[in-house]
Amino acid sequence: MTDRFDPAVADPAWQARWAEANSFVADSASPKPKAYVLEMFPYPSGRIHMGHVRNYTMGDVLARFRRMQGFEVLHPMGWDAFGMPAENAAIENRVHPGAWTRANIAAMRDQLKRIGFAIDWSRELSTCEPEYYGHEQALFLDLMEAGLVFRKESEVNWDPVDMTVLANEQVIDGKGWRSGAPVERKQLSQWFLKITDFAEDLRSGLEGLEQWPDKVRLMQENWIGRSEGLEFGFRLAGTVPGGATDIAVFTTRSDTIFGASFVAISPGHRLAEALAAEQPEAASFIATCKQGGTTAAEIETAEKRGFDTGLEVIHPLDSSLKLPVWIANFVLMDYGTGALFGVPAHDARDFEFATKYGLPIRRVVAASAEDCNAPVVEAETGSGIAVNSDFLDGLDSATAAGEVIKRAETAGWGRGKTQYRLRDWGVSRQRYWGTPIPVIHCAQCGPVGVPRDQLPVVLPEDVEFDVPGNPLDRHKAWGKVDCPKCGAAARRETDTLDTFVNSSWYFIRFASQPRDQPFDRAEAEAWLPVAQYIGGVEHAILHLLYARFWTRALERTGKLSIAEPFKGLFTQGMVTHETYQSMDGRWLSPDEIELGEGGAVVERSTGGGVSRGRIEKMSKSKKNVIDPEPILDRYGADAVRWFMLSDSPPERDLLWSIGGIEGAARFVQRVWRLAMLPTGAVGEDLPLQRRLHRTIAAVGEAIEGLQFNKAVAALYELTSAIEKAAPSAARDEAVRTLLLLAAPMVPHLAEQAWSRRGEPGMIADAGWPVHDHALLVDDEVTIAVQVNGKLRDTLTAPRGLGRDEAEALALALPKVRSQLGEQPPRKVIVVPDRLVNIVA
RNA sequence: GCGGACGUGGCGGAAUGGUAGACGCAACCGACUUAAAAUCGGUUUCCCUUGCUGGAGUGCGGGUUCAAGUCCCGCCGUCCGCACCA
Repeated sequence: MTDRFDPAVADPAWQARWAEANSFVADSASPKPKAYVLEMFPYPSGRIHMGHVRNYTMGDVLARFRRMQGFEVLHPMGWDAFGMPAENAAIENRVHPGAWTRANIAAMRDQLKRIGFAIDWSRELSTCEPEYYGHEQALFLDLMEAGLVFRKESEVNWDPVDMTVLANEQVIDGKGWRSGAPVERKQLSQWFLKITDFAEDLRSGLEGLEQWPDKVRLMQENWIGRSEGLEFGFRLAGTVPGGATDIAVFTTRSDTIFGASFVAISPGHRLAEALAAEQPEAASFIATCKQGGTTAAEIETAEKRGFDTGLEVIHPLDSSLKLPVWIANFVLMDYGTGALFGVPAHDARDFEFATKYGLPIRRVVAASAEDCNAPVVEAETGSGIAVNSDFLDGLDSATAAGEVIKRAETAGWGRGKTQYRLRDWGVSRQRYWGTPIPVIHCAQCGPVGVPRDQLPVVLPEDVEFDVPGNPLDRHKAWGKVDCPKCGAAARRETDTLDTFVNSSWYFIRFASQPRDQPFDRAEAEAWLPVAQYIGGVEHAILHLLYARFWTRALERTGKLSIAEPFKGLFTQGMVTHETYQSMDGRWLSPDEIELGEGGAVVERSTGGGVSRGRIEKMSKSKKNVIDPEPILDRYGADAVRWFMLSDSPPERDLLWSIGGIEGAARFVQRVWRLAMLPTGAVGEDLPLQRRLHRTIAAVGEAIEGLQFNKAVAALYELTSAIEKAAPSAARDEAVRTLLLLAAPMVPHLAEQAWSRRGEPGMIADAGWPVHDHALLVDDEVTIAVQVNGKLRDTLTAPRGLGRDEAEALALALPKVRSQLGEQPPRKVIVVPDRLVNIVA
């Protein structure tokens, strides 16, 4: 019987050995250079999926590689354990969210352990435990004291049946995703974090993040959305309701100021509200504006509508010019000043609006001065030459814009301003399963922070989910407290924090977890920033921006001083699978289909025809999910890990296939057979040694660049070369080194083989092999010979052959001679050791 | 609408401007075997009946260069992000 590697035995055995030896426990006091490798921690949904496996395998390879290179590695794991699914489960299954979450964590921890990740489990944390969120409450109070927390009325999507706030993604066709009830807009007083204080710093800091994907940096830059322009007030003609004297506007196109033909204010603007109080028509117009949905599709198709207030403003550069003031549904309240001046000729929205309501359309930008009277048939939004614009005429758009700002500042009616698209971060959630906001509301003193010696504010366990809404609101005892300031009867804040707050600092808590404070500054700074962070691109904006903000906020509070939390970022692709649908349109899982006669796919139970759909991300709705657990049972951890790293570049999607996993399992056995070859032969094998050292260099470089698919290919090549080699001392050495190179990817196999070969210690503790430069190159090279750039032949020559010799050898080749005929070559290009190109 | 990425065999994908298709999957042929599994060897970009003095070939059309998958210009297609941001 042939000796085979048996993962069912080896995997648990080595996992136990690593745990006993505390192999992956990170020592903060170690004198070794430190490397913090982190993957985005999972939400404990109940089961590990292939996306997790791929994500954590990549991080694990890097962590093990760094360890072998001599780094002290921090590679932790935890649970992003607050969130709505737990509450939904509570509602549906009558289980407590905590019980549900903790059971899920236990199951998923076991699953992760089966894959053999080199994780420091001693630092495991779960955001739903008071030991974590209590410290988060302390940090929240720090931010409050630093002036980074404020309370504001804001409009939310309100589900009147479930009595809860919905995120935009939970509003489908204007209805609550769960209740199906039409969503209302409601004003709620909510807690906000002042992320806009850091808008410029968050933007300019992106430039230093050289180890981040350009795509993510760009996405964040666009999200922050910096624009330069002019802010000024239009003076109102006459008296107006509310007593306002002017309307502030912001524009990035101050060069078009002479093209203004109306001023539009948002339905939420103070002046609009003041008007509504006096004019029923204005009030009803504003009410209809608020009805529409907030989804992207609805906004795009929404018709521009306006209401003429009858008010007028005076143009700042021409007092004889009066512009009508409209309330318009397309003006956003929370960008700029909530008001704008409309230039129909040079803005698509203003054009649509002006066309509809018969407002003047005046050209003030043209391709040249002669085109000043060309008709405007559609909005011309590009830049050009200012026309019909008094003192601006003839200037290019950029110069004209600057000139207007200069005059405004000199005359004192406006100023240059930098505007950001970024909004402050609303962190209030009307949910139970989250971090309680540590605030007490007192009728006398207003909102007061919970005294620190009363932290953590622990979530009450005795809550009911049988009625919609936030159970904290209904919990009588929990909400009743005395005001810490004046002692009067007061009530607790019942909103909880957005779960993105939990994930904004967990990487700091991993680095340092004292009992009495969120983290120890010196210890945290010893590990941070995270050297390599790995996760899905879906977090490119929110999570990564919030964490960058939180780091800066901590610096503001004096608790921590690091510039950026994540030095290197890598966004990995998804795991995909083919989809299948029966003829009547039911999605079928891969288990429900089989290959019928003639290679057609049929449904196993009925024999009915099946259409193969697109390759898509694994999802329950499409039923194209492959559960990792049975795959692990069948093939073992190493085959799964190897397949996750093979084939596709890690930033791209990986197509799951049964052939792929079988190929990976085959490779594991191939390496095992090599490792079991008899050793002790003598003799050199220079070509194999060269191959070996080239592979050492290639694999190291590939892992360093997170190009795992290339590392895999290089190891395949080395494996084939060793299989073909005759016994020799060099072959023994090559096998030994192969195990070291493969160890980060297939650690159980590597340990088992290492031990069977009588090597001392564990391979997890071995050093990474070093390549010998002298062995990276061959003595002989193959030189390509081209005629007119087309390959005609090759020649083998000693390395370092001179240009003249190479040219002579190439010209002597029969194929070259026949190509050239009698003509002498016009020119010969020689690239030493690579190529000769003869130009005829 | 704005911004970005990508397009190479049957499939996933390799290729510092210098021999396109490494490596894997799949398929086919063969060896071993009573047989199967496992394993090993070989073939596989396309076209011409065949080719180690055949031709074409990296989405399409141009260009730069001795030389282009790679650089530049213009199209086409696919995917992703943002989206009434003044």
